[in-house]
Amino acid sequence: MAEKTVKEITSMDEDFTQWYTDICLKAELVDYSSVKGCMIIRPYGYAIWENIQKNMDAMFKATGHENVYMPMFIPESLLQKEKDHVEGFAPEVALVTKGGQEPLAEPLVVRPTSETLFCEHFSHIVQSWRDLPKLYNQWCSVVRWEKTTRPFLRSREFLWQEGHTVHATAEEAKEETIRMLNIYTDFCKNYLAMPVIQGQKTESDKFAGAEATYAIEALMHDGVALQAGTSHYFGDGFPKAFNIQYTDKNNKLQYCYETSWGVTTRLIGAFIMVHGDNNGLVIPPRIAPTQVVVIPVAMHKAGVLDKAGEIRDRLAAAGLRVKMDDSEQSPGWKFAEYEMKGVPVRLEIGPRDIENNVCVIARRDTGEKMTVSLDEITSFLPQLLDTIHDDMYKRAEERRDAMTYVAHNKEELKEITDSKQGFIKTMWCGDPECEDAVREEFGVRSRCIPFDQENLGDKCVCCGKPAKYMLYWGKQY
RNA sequence: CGGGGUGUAGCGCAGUUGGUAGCGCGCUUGGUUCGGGACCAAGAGGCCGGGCGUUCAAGUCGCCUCACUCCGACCA
Repeated sequence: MAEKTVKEITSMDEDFTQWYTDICLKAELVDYSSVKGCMIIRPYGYAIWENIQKNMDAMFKATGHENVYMPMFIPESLLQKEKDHVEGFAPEVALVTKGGQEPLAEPLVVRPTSETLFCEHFSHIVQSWRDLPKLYNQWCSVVRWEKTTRPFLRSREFLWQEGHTVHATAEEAKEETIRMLNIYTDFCKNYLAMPVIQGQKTESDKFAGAEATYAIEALMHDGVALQAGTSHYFGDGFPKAFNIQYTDKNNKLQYCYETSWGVTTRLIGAFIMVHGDNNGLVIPPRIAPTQVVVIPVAMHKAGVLDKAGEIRDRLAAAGLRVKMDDSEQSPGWKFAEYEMKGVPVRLEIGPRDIENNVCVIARRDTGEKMTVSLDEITSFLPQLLDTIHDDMYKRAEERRDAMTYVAHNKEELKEITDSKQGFIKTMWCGDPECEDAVREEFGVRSRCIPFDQENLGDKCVCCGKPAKYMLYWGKQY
């Protein structure tokens, strides 16, 4: 083992924040641009996003959603139609005031989110109960002028998808809200190998203009929480502000009920901080741009490159995303490089292996190495990738559970927040004042009221009055 | 927006009491290597973030500015 490291990554135990930044840059996911908070997503990072997009989009389509594209500019007056919504977003909008050399009659907001555009459009196209529901989604970027920025976690422009749906009834819209939250949860589990907590946001944490906001919350390696996706139920608030009405079967004019839901490139930041280790990135197999990297050893010896190429072709034909690296670098360099870049499986093939009709296979997640017959690789590797996925999920879940604590009162809350980092479960009376008090006193914020309620006692952790809910708390990104 | 830190080669850094710039990695070329970040040789690469000042002389001293970054408050 060579001591010298060329592309050193800061240890996550030493400085988690630096570790994260190192990975983003050195695994070639992103580069900084000349505009603060606007990241360049490099080919390797973008390929991950494309895989997320492709699989999630299929899940949207399978549940009846259609993709559309809305303009990136919103007239300032349109954004102002829903009162809470403007107040929520006003502090962070970017404004266009000139077109060419001419000042604009009305400034245009660069979309921070597109509720208002969708609403305006829905009001044009919805007339009758026959027009409902409309289940729309768009993949785009939005702009929010954040003060502090970090790759994937918080940037001023970021890529996302935003679903916007209108329905005839409140029940149907509520169902949609939960359906999409479930899709996000399944996606995180089945593609990102990332366990999440589903729950409802408290009043003070709701989306600007929503009646109810639901979220999935994940716990990062350092015990800090990250909101990985949201789904909002708007009721008829936006439809009333934008006059989205339809005539029902009884010829009565009714307001629609609306939802919106979104996930962003933050999902990439999330799995980096859930699965990564001190050797770098660990990409969940199902969204990895390269699932298997084939590394020929002593590649200039007779037959090695041919064999490696043949293996690559067989694996590709078996449906795996595979890459052979025949560049002029030493094998050791390549091992380290692909480990840092988080490729789930490495396949080594050298003269010794060829003689025995085997290859060496190494798992990125555990470091385990095994020798496998070349006759079996096309069945062995797909199975191994599934095993890796399952193991990654299991480890992440165990770690999260180990970092989840229970507090019954302020003393216990203090003890936990003083010495530990993670989720804290408590009972809560439902009063926002208690929420604020805990935030100020202990530095943790409410994450969500989980769907999976547990009875941890009958008193609020803060005021001691009768409790209404079990609530998750934590520090957040 | 408040508090700290950093700006010198692509990256990471050094640069003494002021004297006009150096190291490692990377890069280029040639050769030997190749089972955990190989080695040898020869090269290329710098308005020292920007401005003003002090001085015979500024990477170095002073003032101003800009950018980035970390920690808070606000947010996906």
